[in-house]
Amino acid sequence: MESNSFFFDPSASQHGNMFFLGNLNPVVQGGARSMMMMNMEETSKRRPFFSSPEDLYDEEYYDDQLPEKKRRLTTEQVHLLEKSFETENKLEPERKTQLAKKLGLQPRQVAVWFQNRRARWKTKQLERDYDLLKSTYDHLLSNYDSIVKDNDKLRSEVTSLTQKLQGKEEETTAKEPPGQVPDSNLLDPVYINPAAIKTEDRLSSGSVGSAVLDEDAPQLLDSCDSYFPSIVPIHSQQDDSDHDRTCFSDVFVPTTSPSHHHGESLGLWGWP
DNA sequence: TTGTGTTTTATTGCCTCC
DNA sequence: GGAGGCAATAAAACACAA
Repeated sequence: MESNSFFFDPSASQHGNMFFLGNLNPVVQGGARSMMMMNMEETSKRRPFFSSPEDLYDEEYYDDQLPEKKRRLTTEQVHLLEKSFETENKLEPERKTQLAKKLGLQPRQVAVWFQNRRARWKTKQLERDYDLLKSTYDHLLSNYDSIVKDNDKLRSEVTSLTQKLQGKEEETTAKEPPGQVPDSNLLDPVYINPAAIKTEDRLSSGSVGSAVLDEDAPQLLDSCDSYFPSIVPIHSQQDDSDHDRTCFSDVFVPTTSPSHHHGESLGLWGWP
């Protein structure tokens, strides 16, 4: 930064005629009380914000000065603070002092800036996490809807095929003696042995049809196998081994904690 | 110009860690 | 018990529409 002098500019604010007496820095407050009656013109002439970093550490300096208005940091100051925050979002005492000197601020101001910056980062992170969860949820919901439709379609197919089958059975029992499977049926590609349906169905591995024919069968969601191959899987950190699986329990797991921000491991809120 | 909403700077109080 | 962090909050600074 080229200069460490920040001059008070009363024209910069519509509240320019008011002294700020609320959140004064402790170090400034003595001056605030003594100079309350001074008008704005006198104020603006007399008082640079901080004339140099050295002045910041000179307490007597403030005793003779005017009350300070709360003011924003310059873009250069903010830029440097942002860069420093990117490197590390926590502030060790040494770095705080160095930054304060470099920026012409009080160490307390630097600490406060970092504190507020962390709070802003956390808010943004929560927003990002919310967006991610919502899009995942929407995706799951649309997949669920299409599966329900497929399910209905298959269910009606099964019903109609079962009816056909029954018709055929009745037809053959009228011709053949009871208990015998006609040889012609063994060669008929349409023929399905009714006794075999459930067994085969239980052996099937995850097709939608299994749930249709046998509603007592274990639900695939419980076993965490993928119903939704088109969804980008979101894995919990504890289980990286099953790369191509998705399930509801995996969806609601925090995934976006930037590695360089050591401070916050933002677990997501519990899902109702 | 003024009212209003948002952002930024700063304080306070509580909590945790050493 | 002091230092430092965080949440909640206050209030100045700012942006912007009417």
